[in-house]
Amino acid sequence: MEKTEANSLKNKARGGKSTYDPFSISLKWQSKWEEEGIYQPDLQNAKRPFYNLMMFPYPSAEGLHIGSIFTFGGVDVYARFKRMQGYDVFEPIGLDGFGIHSENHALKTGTHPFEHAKTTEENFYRQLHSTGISFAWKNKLETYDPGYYRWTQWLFIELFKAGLAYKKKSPVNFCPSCKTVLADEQVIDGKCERCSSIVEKRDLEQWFFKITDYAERLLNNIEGLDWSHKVKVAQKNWIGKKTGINISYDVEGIGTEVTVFTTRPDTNFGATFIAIAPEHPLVMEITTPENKKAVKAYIEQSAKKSDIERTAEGKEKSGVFTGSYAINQLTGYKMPIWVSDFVLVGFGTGALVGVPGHDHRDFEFASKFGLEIKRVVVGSDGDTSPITKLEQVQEEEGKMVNSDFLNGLDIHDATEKIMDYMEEKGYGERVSTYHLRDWLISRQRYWGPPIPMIFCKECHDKGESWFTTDEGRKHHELDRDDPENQHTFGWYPAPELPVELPYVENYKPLGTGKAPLANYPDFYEVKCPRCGLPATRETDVSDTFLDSAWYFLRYLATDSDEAPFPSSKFKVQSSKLNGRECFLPVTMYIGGAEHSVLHLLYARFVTMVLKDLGYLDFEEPFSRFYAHGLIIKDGAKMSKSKGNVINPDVYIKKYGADAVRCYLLFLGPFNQGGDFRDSGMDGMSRFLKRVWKLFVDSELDGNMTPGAMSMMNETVKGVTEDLEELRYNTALSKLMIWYNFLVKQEKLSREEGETYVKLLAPVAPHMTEELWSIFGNAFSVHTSAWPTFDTKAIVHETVKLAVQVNGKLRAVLELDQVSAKDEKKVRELAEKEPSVAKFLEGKSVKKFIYVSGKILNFVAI
RNA sequence: GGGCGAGUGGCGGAAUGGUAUACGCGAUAGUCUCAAAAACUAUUGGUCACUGAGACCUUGAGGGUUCGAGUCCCUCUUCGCCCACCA
Repeated sequence: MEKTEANSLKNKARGGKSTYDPFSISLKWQSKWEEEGIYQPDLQNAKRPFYNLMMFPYPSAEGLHIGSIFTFGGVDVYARFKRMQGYDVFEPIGLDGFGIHSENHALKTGTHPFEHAKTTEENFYRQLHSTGISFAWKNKLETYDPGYYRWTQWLFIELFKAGLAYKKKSPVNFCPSCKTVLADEQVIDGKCERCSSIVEKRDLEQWFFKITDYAERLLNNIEGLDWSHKVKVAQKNWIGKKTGINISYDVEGIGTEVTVFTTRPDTNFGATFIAIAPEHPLVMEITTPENKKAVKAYIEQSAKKSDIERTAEGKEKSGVFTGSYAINQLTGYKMPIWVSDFVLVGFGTGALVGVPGHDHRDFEFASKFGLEIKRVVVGSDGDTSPITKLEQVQEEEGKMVNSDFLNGLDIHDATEKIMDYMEEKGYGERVSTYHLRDWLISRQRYWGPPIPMIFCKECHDKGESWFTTDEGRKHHELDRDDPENQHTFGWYPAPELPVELPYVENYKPLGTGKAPLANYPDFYEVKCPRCGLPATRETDVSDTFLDSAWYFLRYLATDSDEAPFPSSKFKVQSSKLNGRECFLPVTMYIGGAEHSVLHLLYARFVTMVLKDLGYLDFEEPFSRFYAHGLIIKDGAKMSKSKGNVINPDVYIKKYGADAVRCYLLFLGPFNQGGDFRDSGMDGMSRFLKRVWKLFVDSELDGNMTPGAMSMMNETVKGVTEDLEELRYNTALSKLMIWYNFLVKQEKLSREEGETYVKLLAPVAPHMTEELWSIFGNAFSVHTSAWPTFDTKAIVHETVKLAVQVNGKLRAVLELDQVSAKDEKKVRELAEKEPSVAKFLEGKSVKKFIYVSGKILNFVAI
């Protein structure tokens, strides 16, 4: 207190106009911005729409941490920059409040999720306001608001009607701690991504979305997206397209065949066994009576194991013989069929053909169970001996041997040839297989939108469903006899939305495979919308990733309950939304790379579906996606368990939001983040104070020299280009360089002052707004026009030329512009330089290189 | 095991194939002060020389292309992230 007063007295004594008090400045302008609504674009009549979107966060009771300020700050700089460039920038914010994360927190603190949500919401928005981000506050949304999730449910029903949602019993990932099933994408290393418990396999009936129908399109579109490279690669890998061939082998004496998938049919002359997954539907059928007992025991045993156990240390193979053999058409070899849990039911056909000579896993399996190992490839090491050691297993390259008509061919040529041959003979057909699984959407939890479906036992038994109603038939023709379609029997969409999540006392997860709502008959007892007989509601809720898969559409229609989002398909009903679709698709999307696979893939899928249903006229939701970096502390991710979470409130209070924001962005490149340290914050705070002082004390009545003019144009150019590419750290350094120049000038011009403040405005919005007003300009700097630059004005009176001898710097010549263009003169001057002459002495110049205005090099021997 | 990315001062980092270490932090010295803080000024990659001018070395290691390489190519190495019994 005393200090501040003393400082301000001193400033006054020096004749300063006013002290820099970031705190009061921030409050003053934040309320003014909101009053004037300058960040609220006219959604309907925007001329140059620019949708600048950040991933909305899921709230936690602790509120924002410093990393959020970094992210939000970086996103906001871009929004402010684009706004000043004349775009109608729409930058909304909301809360991804539904989901296991929030529910677990509520459980832990013993607060009901309804109350928990209310308090975190208040805290979150209050904190966000203090950061001064240019949000369109009027368009905020929360995923747990019935006004929001009625449309999430609408979306579910649209997918159901399009035949893209189905309920099916299958082995699914189950987290014993969260007591719910999880999508494939939410299992990391065999563990739950939320709580790190080891995930179990359970056979449960669940709702799925047929995202695999879109695998090819999701993959093909990636190439054309303006996205961070690593995110594109991650998506490609996750979709995991592999081309190969499905080969069917007759099972001897059973009258059926077993189909395997392989990408290496070239090695098929060396195939000596078949392995099928324990969950494979054919297992019991092909098992001979004397082996049934052992096979059954093995299946039961592996069903109990989690994926992580199945793939655990040493990768010791296990398996059991079925007693049957499959005939290899190429060799006539009788391949024993084994059941083994290293074969995954979800990949390929759930069965593989073993070539132990040329696949590491097959080798391990064959050696363990004494199966034959044949060599059919010789690698570049020239080894032709029998394969007895793992090191001899040649997978990568080589030439074919012991393979009849393939002999001598390179393995890649052999692959093509044998595939042609097998297709011709009818042994198999080329196929593509994907790593991507259908999206498991059900969650046996409480805190989510109830899945809006009703099941009628009566209709089910009669083979009726929504698809056999008049309306249903129009939508999607289903073949009732196809066993694949029988899972839809008895199901109807809820006739009224929203299906509200009821407030219940006991919301704890049950762990029985049923959701908490299954204990509340008031909720689930309904009448069948078709036949009127007693029916039951679905009691599972949907995955929280469904909430976030379409939120960017909703921001544009938060003031409407007539339609989920603006679309020409809804135009008749809701006129006030008309035209708002011009903001779509999202112009710029910024978020964490950790969502590369989950959220971004789901959002793309949902958008494609909505396009196919005629609601949208584009199929990729995010034109540009930029992955920001992370702020870490002492080299480690910030987390509560490590106790290294930095609370931004303290710093904002001490230094002001502008300084905190600038400091974080100056730390390093925006796509890399950086390590948080206290010390640098002082430096940034100092810089802002210096800038403040420079302009507050200046009369701004000077005239600019050509040098000053050049400096200004150069800075405008540099900062403009840097901001365009989100290079905030270098943009700030360019502003510091210009400051260092300006502070040495006798007098500053008005243009210099205004230009400087404008360039700084996106990163330090409060301070620049105050300076703008002190300059006597009309509100607001943030809606003023971004400065332009003239490349021609960037001129330097003199040119510094580096003089090299044999590529080594020996002197620097400073010449005027005209002389520098004269190569002959430049060469003469350079040769006269003593330090150059010294190195040229006694040598002859073989070559002379002159890059105009930059460098000259004598090549002398 | 596979994929992606990155190694530059004491630290964070900057460099369209053309003067490496911009900008900031830190450090040292000075000005102001009774003193301190703040602020301001100067210096700050290394080694040798240091009376002076200077010389040599330096972007993880080693090769290559080039008049010229932090930047392009190859080999190796370390670290980070993502995915993994994927047939």
